[in-house]
Amino acid sequence: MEEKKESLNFIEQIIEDDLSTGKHKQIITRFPPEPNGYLHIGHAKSICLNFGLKETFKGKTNLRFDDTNPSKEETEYVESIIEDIKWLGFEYDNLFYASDYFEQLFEWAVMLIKDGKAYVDEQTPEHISEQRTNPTINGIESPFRNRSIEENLKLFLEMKDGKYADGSMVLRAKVDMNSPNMHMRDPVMYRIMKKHHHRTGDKWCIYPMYDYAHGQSDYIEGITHSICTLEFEVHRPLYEWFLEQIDTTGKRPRQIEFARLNLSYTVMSKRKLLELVKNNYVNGWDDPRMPTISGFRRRGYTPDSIRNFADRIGVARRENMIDVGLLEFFIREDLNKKANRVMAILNPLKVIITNYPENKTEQLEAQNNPEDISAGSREVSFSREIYIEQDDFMEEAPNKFFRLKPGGEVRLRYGYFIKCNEIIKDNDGNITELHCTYDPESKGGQSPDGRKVKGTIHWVDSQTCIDAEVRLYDRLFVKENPEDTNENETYLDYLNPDSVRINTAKLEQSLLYAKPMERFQFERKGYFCVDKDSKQDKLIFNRIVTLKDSWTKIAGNE
RNA sequence: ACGCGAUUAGUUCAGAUGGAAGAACACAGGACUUUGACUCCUGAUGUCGGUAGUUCAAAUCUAUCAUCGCGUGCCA
Repeated sequence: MEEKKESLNFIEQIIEDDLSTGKHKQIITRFPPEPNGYLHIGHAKSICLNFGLKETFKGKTNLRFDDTNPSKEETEYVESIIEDIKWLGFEYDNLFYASDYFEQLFEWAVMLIKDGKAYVDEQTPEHISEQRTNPTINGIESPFRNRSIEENLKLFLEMKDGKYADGSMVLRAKVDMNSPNMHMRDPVMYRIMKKHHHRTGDKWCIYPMYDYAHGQSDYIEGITHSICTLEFEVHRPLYEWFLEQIDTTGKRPRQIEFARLNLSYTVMSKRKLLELVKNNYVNGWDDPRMPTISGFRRRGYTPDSIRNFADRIGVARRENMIDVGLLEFFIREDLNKKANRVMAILNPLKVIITNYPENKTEQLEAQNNPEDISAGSREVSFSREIYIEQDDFMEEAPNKFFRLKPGGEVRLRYGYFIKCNEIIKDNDGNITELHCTYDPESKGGQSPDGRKVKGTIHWVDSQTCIDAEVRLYDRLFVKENPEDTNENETYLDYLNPDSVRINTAKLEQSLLYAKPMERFQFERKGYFCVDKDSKQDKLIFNRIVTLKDSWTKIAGNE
């Protein structure tokens, strides 16, 4: 029984107080995406927060689609959002749509009119905006603000019945035209929009605005803590105003704001993400370079790594920019325990072992995962011709380079010691082949004479290895904060021209049956995931992340 | 300009009722190693945004200033 008493974040603190004072017996949170795009890692933070609260306080969490604007919403997005939440490993207690409440919302709007707290305004959007003026001075009341309840009622019903054109009038709440908070200057509650809705079809031609719909929806569902991001902070007084109009019990949901996630070297706004997809800067929402949940999934990230990440970055009200390196830390940590090791050569260099018999092949035992003995072992074949990594040979090597060099000896992982004797080059001076000799006594990687060989490199047998496409991904942007632009530039100017490199790699034979979404560690190279489009006759691997590499640092310092 | 909010190590966050500044990642050094990975040791870094005040005692309370963010859609 591990009782690790971590300190509570400010939201957990609030909830614990509410529970201990008896304000609530059980909490209910909600995750309320608008189905107008794919979920990204910022949403993952919110999901982990809301569903995490449910788990730690034994409450409930609803998934509610905030589908009050039919001009932007599609069922495709609804499905992807559900899939992403499930993939992260969370289960919602109820699936709701704001559109489920259109009838109730309408009735409450009628009630507000009858109370003299809402009116139909026939002015243009421009006019309404002008009258709101600015926060430093009082606003100007609409000429329609004080028309009779009967007239408002009649007009609103006619709006609902489709008698008026889009944009010709709106229903406004009568709040306070002099408030320093612009959201309180008679906000729009309903607009006319003759659009087909993905769920209600053509039943409605008036649709509620976020500010009106959101709090009331929370109320209907009995949400206790309505958690949203900081930019809604200034909406809170209005959220409460609308609730006051319908609630007599005093048991109202409470809106709490936290700082959204910003990740370095990427963008997070739906608009920009959509633009990247629409203009083919990436190959779809699930492109492995995208910060979407589906992108991370395809890239090979595990749900655990993302959840651990979300837990670690915490929840606060401070603006933040999280280093993408932290996410990489969590995926390495997770896969180090889970991923089987295999050998693969990303940039092949042929090596001929001149003293090894021509037609001989032998099987060497290789461990699948040193971190997990139960993963067992496998056999890898070895013969006279093998491939090694081009990087693992240097003709003129610095002192600290302990891989293969002329006259030097190196260990082939699970295999023999080999020594390089001859370098074969083409007419342009490029190295095409190495001739080496092996020490037959060193099978398995140890020599009976006990001599030390510092370097161990990976390799594959040229007889049995298989070719595969390997996609080497790098960050999508070259700038830490691509949204921080200079004059005449946009975030697109910071796209990394080298964010993916495609290699034909040589893989050990055991990978022939690798299935889509299976993850491996290519020893000394990184973690890789079989792409969802991979086939047995055309294998495709995505690089999830490289291994930590202290060699490039050492080399860089020389 | 006005309103609201934020400010603790390089970064993200902890620091109830005021009582000797903490964690993780990153970084540096070392041990181990058939992955220059992993693991394990060790280490450095903070005028707790500034100033003034209350107090025996302030990161914590008060005032004030500064800086940054958000808000003036019939988007969410």
